Amino acid sequence: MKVKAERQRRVQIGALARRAGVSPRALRYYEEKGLLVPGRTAGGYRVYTEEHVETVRRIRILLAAGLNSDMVSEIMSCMVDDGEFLAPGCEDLIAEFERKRRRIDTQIAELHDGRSALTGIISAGKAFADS
DNA sequence: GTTCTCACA
DNA sequence: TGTGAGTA
Repeated sequence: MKVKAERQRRVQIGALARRAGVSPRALRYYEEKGLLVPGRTAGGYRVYTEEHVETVRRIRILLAAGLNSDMVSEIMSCMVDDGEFLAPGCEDLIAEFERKRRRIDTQIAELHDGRSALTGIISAGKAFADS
């Protein structure tokens, strides 16, 4: 079973980029930030496996949630490789993530307020135009 | 044809 | 994060 993972087909950066829906540039950037660690060929080419496709998706989700690369890196290292959401001995990070989650809640609320304000302005503008 | 690193009118 | 340069 583990043997299977080790002999997975390896792909170059371009192929992984297409599969994951990101640019090769982004993939190199993730590596620079320690989020994604590809293998290397003798010639220096980065080599990835199917496993990396899902890793990239998780990275994108976390990044989209507003986490910086440092936090994403911490999370990645606290999850058992193939497992979806497993946390070994990283309970110490939970508190930090809870703070981050709270900040996200605050941002959502602020975004809602901004949207409401915009809605008011828009209807006021339309009322003026129709008058 | 692809990727690599480095640099930025 | 895109793009071009000069390679491997």
